[in-house]
Amino acid sequence: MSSSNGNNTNYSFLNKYSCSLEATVEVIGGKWKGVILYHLLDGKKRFNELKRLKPNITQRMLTLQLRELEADGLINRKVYREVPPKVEYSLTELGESLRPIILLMMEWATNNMEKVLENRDNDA
Amino acid sequence: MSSSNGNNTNYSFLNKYSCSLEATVEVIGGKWKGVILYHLLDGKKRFNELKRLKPNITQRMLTLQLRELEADGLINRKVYREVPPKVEYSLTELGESLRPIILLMMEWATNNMEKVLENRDNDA
DNA sequence: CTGGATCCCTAAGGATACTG
DNA sequence: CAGTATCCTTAGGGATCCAG
Repeated sequence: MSSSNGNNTNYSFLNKYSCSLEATVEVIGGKWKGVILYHLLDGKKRFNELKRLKPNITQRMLTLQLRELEADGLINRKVYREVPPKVEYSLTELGESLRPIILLMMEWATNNMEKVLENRDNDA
Repeated sequence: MSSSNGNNTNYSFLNKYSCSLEATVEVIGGKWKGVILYHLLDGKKRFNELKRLKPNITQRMLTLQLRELEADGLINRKVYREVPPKVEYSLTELGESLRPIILLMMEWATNNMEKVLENRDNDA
C-alpha cells in the first residue's frame, strides 16, 4: 500500500489544493502563462520574440510569468553570455506534457467562443 | 470563402482576445469555475451540494461563479418554486464540450503536480 | 435553502523609467 | 537585448450579516 511508508509520497499536493483541477488552473491560469506556453510549443523563443508575438503584454509581466513558469519547471531559461544579451526560453519535458491541454483549449475556443460571447450579450 | 460575405462571422471573438487560448483561460480560469464544472460532469447538483463538495468556497463566490458560468451559457440553472427553495445546476451542451479539457487537466495534475511543487521548493 | 448586500483587503496586473 | 525598480490601479476574492 502506498500509505505504508509513513507519509504518502503520492498526491501530497492535495494538501495544498483540495482538487487536482485547482492545481492545473493555478499552473497555467495566469493571464499570460498559457499563451506563452503555446508559443513555445513550436520551439524555443527569445525574450523579444515572445514580446513581439504578444505586443500587449508588458515587459514586466512577461518577465514575471516566465520566472514563474521556470520556477515550476515548465520552461528552461538559457542565457548566452554575449553582448548584446541573448536568452532563449524552451519547454521542459514537464512543459511539453501540457501540449495536449494547450491544443485542446485552443481548439475549444475556436469552436465555441462565439457562442459564449453571444450568450453574454444576450443577457447583458 | 468565409470572408466573402462582408463581415467575418467566424472568429470575431479574436477582436476581444488576441489569441484563442486567452479566451478559454478566461472562461474556465476563475479560481473555482473549473472545479464547479468538474463536479457537474457527473450530473446536476444543488447549490448546497456544491458548497459541501467545496467547503472552502464562500457562498458569495459560489454564487458569483455560478452566475458567470450561466451567463456564458455553460450551465443551466433550474429553480424549483417550492419552500424551501431548490435550485439545480447542470451542464449545458456547451459546458459538456469542456469535458475533455477538464478531465485532461485533472489527469495532468495527478501525474505532474508533485514535480511542479518539488521544483518550486528547490529554488525557494 | 439559496442566495443578496455590504464592506474590506490583498495580490495580480499595468505604466513608466532606468540599466548592465 | 533582456531585463529591474517603482509606483499605482483595479478586480478578484473573502467575511459577515441579512432575507425571501
